[in-house]
Amino acid sequence: MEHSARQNLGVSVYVRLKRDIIRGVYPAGEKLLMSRLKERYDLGTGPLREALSQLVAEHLVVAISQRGYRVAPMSVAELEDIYDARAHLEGLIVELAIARGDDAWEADILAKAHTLAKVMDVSGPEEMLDVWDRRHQAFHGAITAGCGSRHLLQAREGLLDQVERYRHLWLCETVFSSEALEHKRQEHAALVEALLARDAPRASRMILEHLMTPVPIIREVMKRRGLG
Amino acid sequence: MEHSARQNLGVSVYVRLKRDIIRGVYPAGEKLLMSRLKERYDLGTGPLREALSQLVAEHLVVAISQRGYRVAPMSVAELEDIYDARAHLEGLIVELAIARGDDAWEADILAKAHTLAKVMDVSGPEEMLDVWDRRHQAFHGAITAGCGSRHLLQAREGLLDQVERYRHLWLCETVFSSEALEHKRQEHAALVEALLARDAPRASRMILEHLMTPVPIIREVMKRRGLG
DNA sequence: TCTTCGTAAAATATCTACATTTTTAAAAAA
DNA sequence: TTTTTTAAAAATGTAGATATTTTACGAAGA
Repeated sequence: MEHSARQNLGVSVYVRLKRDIIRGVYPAGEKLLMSRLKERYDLGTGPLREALSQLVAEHLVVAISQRGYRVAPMSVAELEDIYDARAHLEGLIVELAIARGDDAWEADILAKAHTLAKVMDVSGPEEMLDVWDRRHQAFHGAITAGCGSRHLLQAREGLLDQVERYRHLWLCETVFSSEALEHKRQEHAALVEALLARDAPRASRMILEHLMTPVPIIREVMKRRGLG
Repeated sequence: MEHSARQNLGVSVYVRLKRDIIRGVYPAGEKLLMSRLKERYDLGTGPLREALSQLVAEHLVVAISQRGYRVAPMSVAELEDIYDARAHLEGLIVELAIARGDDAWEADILAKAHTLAKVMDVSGPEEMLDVWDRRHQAFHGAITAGCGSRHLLQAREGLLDQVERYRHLWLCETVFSSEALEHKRQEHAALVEALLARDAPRASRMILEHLMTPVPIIREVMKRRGLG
C-alpha cells in the first residue's frame, strides 16, 4: 500500500496556513485577504474557506461575517491567561498520570528524559534548538500520556496550539545560553525524580513553575515589538 | 442599531447541523451525504463544507479524504473518558475559582442556585426539564466563571460540546422523579456551602462526584440501544 | 478651512453551478 | 465463488455571478 492517500486541498492548506500563522508570517490581527491567499497557496476560495473555518474553531483565526478573516489578535493579557491555563491543566494531568501511570509510562519518561539531556550542539545553534524543542515536546508528551484520558490530552493539544504562537516568539528570540540549558536540565531531572517517587503535589507544583518561566521573557519581547 | 448583521450561510448551517447532531437527528457514525444535506438545509456545498470543517475541529464530525464526512462515532469507552475528563477539568476550575473568586462571584452563585432550586413543574414535564437544564447550566457556569481564565473556560466549553451528545441521551431517557430532583437539590446546596466556605478540596471532590453520577445511567441507555 | 454627509466606483466576500476526479455499486466474466 | 469491467453516485475544486463592504471623491454645511 504505497498509494499515499490523496489529501484534499482544504486539509493541506490548513496545515500550511496554521504553520504560517504560528511562525508569524501573518502578524496578529492582520487581515487575511482571499485574493492574497489564493495567490500564495495557488488554489480557489473553496478549500481556503474550509481551512479558515477549522482555524476559526481553533481560535487562531477570527471570522467577521461579510468581512472575511483575520489572524486572531495577540496581547500580553492573553499571553498570561493562556500560559496560566496551560500550566494548570498540565498540572492536573500530571497528578492523574502519577495516580494512573504504569511501568511502561515510567520507562518512557526515563527514555525521553535521557535523549533530551543528551542534546548536543553539533551542527549550529539553529539545528540544536530545533532538536532540543522536539525532544522537549516528546518529554512532556510522555509525562502527560500517563493520565490515560484521550479527552484531557485533546484539551491539552488545543491549548498547545494556541500557546504555540507565543512560544515561537520565545524560541526565536532566545539564544540559549548553556547555563539556561543546564538549568532546564536540572529542572527536568528533579521533575523526573518527583514523578517516579509518585509525589503528586510536588510534581504538580514543579510543572506549574516550569511551564510559567517563559512568560516574563515573552512579555518583554512583546513589549519591545509593540504587541502589548 | 437593529441591523441584525447578516450571518453567512456557513455559520448558520453550522449552528443547525451541530444542534441536529447533538440531538441525534443523525445517529453516531452515520454518513453525512452532501446531496442529503444540500436538500435538508437548502444550500450549496460551499457553506456546508465550511460548517463541516468546523465540526471536524470540534470532533463532532470526522472527515475521510475523498469519502466525505461522518458523524463522529460514540462508544461506552468514550462516554467514560469524556465524563472523566470533564469532571476533572471542572474540579480544577472550581479549585481555582475558590482561590480567585470575589464577592460578585459568590453573589452570582447564590442567585443562580436560588433560581435553580425554585424550578417548579408548572407547564408539563417537557417544559420543566428544559427550564431546569438551562438553569442548571447557568449554575455551573456561574461557579466556573470564578476561575477567571478565558482559556480554561474555553477548554471546558470544548468538552461540554462533546459531552452534550451523551448528556442528551440522559435528558431524553430520564423522567425526573421528584426524589431524584430533591437529591440534586441537596447536592447543590452542599456544594454552595463548600464553595462559600472556600473549602477547595471538599468542593472539588463534590463536583467530581456530582458530574459523574449520570454515567452509569447513560451506559445503560447505550447498552439497551446497542451503542456499546 | 475643516468636517460631515452622500454617492459612485472599486475591492472584497460569499455562494451556486458545473466540470473533474474518485469512490462505490452492480453486472459480467473467469 | 472470485475477479474484472462498467456504470452510477459522490466528493472535490474552480470559475463566475451576486451581494456586501470599503474607499474615493466631491458637495453642503459649520
